[in-house]
Amino acid sequence: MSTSTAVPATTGPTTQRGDAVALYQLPGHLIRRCHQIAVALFFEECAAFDITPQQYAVLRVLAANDGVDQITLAGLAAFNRTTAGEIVERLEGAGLVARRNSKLDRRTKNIFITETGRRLLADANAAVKRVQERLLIPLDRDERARFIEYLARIASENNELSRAPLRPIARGRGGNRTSGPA
Amino acid sequence: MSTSTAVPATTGPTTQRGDAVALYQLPGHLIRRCHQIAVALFFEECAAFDITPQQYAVLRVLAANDGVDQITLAGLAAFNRTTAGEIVERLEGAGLVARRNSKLDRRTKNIFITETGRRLLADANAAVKRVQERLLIPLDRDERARFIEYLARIASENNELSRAPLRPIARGRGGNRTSGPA
DNA sequence: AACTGATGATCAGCATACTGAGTAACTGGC
DNA sequence: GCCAGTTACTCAGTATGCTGATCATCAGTT
Repeated sequence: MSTSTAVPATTGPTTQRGDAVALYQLPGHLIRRCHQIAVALFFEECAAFDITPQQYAVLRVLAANDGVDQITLAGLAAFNRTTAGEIVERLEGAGLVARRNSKLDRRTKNIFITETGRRLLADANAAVKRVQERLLIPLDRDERARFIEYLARIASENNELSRAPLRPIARGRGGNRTSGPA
Repeated sequence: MSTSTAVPATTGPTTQRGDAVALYQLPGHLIRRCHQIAVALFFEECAAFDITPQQYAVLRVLAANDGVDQITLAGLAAFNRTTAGEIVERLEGAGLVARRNSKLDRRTKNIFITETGRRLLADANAAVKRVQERLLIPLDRDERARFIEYLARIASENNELSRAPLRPIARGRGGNRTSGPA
């Protein structure tokens, strides 16, 4: 089967005839496939921790911003508000985060990472680092830096186009106004 | 209490203190955000067509490989087999594809793009082209070419790591062995 | 023909990722 | 102190994206 397997990486299995750009050259399609690979690598490297990439992101955000409400958490992790709520619910079920009603604003629920969550995060960080390294193996040192820079620029400058944009916390005037950890 | 979790405003959400690499610098996280942006742009540009990026990909694959079975289709679009079946089912409901039992192999169902599907594809191509252009606005001409090349290389060289790898059709010895279009 | 292993499709189940609507609670203006 | 607009969360509904199991069928062997 040496005939069909030698497909140039840039064209894919079926180069296009009539259309201008082949499906396999569209950045949208390529980003989707790279995302699939990144997720697959995450599950492979983090199998022992039984968490998803999104759950890991929530723990990372909470480790740096403990006690934020769900909407703020969604903004910090660039999640949809509903999705964030569901992920937090599963993390709560696993004992990795705790949810408490705020006393300052009874609409909000403040999310705190638990000791178990912090330990898992500390243990998983090395595995997650391996995910990134394996993902970028096809690129050399300079290309990796450029690739990450391009991704960051696209994500940053197009942030408001996203349906779940990144929303950093506006700090400097009274903190993050939570009811605080117990 | 403005706890010790308060991050200086100068660092914001993009830099880290203790850990080696910040969440916002991890390629896996950045790819996820770029994917969200690409999907959002797709829905914005293609609102009039009422299709999803994945459904568009299926139509593109069928336009070049009409009559393949679902597993082959999944491989050509880099979808999971179950996901591919669901997407095809919705496309069938919308009248954009047709599903017929193969006479050569009664296990398989061959998928064909309909005339409606071909027309929608032709109409949507310009909108999809705009999606790609808008996505890459933050990059200059040379950077765009490099970015796409990096994505293609990562997707290609890590293909087997994906849980839904790209599976080109092995051509040259008897075609794709379907029952053929009506 | 029967047996065995592989394959295509489907199903149950779980986890993201969204939209739009609804409810409860806060906030600013009066 | 009331009212209007806003906000936090939740729910229903839809669409991807997977795993593992099941069933029917096919292919190669005996």
